[in-house]
Amino acid sequence: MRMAKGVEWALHTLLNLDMAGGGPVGSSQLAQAHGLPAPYLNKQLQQLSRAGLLASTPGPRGGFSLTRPLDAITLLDVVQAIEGDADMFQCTEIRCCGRIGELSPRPTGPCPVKNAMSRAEASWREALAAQTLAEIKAELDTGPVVGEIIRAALR
Amino acid sequence: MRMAKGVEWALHTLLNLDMAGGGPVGSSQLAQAHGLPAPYLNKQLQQLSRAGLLASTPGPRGGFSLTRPLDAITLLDVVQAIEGDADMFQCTEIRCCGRIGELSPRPTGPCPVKNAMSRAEASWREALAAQTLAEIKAELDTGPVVGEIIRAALR
DNA sequence: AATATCCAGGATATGTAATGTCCTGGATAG
DNA sequence: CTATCCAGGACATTACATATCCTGGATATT
Ligand code: SF4
Ligand code: SF4
Repeated sequence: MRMAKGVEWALHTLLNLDMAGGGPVGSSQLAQAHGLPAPYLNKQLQQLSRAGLLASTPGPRGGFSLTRPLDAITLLDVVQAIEGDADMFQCTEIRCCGRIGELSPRPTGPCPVKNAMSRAEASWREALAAQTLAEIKAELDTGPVVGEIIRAALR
Repeated sequence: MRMAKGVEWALHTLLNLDMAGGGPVGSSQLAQAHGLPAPYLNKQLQQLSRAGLLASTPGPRGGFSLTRPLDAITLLDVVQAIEGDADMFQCTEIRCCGRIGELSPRPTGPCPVKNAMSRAEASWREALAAQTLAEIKAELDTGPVVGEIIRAALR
């Protein structure tokens, strides 16, 4: 039930890329900006790329760049790109095993337990989708100085 | 990000205990009702017990019994008893590491990222708390026959 | 064309937490 | 006193996230 660290990495990397100003930035620069393991961060960036949040350009002076402005990226986009979209409650059908499973008729129709869990999860995703990275950046930003620092750190 | 299987086990065990009619039921009976590993289920039951959802009576003819009716038990109660109440988004403070960490001033005030995640998580818990086991039992129950079967399986 | 740089992605460790097992001790009914 | 059952600590096992490495392909530069 703990969220992958990659989500935090991806969030800050996306925010940094926005500060960087559009040009592609290499994955190793992005990694050392926060002291992250470069090869692993690279994999996460690949996932973001497959999800359509990032574009990658190979070759010298290549790297990753944002495909859309921050106000078009929600927290849900990032979480789904990193964590996948599998349900957190995954049923093992224990009701059909053991004594009760043998004695009971095979259950029919949709499962109420699963339904209730899915409703809760849906409202979680909804709340995630209601937050854009632009809003978060606005609360996080502490002035133009920070932009300079980040651009310098990404050289 | 996957929920522990113990949640499913606990849910069905609580529902079964309700069917059983109030008297304490041994953990091994509860386990074989669904073909679950008895010693491990026992640990989960201990957690439910510590959370106040179950009462345990030692000695012969002992076992576990519900402490309150199903309509006073929410999904959140069960999830929290099994999974604990730790946040799913746990920050590693990467913003303070690496180049950016060294160059930037130490961030002040509450973290907007964390806040947004917490809001989403809160709305998840809220949805879980809105569902009682009694409601789920009502949708799950397929008639008085099932009650008989479960009571028989728990002998 | 040759070269240096950088991403893509598979194969493979390593670490950590969930899952599963075992055993000892304490409580209680008979 | 004894048989039964829970409490809980100490492991073993498994699954998964985390981390590393290496090969190949793309591209800008020379
Ligand atoms: S009743 Fe629902 S949660 Fe329980 S085993 Fe069946 S499908 Fe899974
Ligand atoms: S900005 Fe927030 S999420 Fe990012 S490292 Fe700091 S506390 Fe954690």
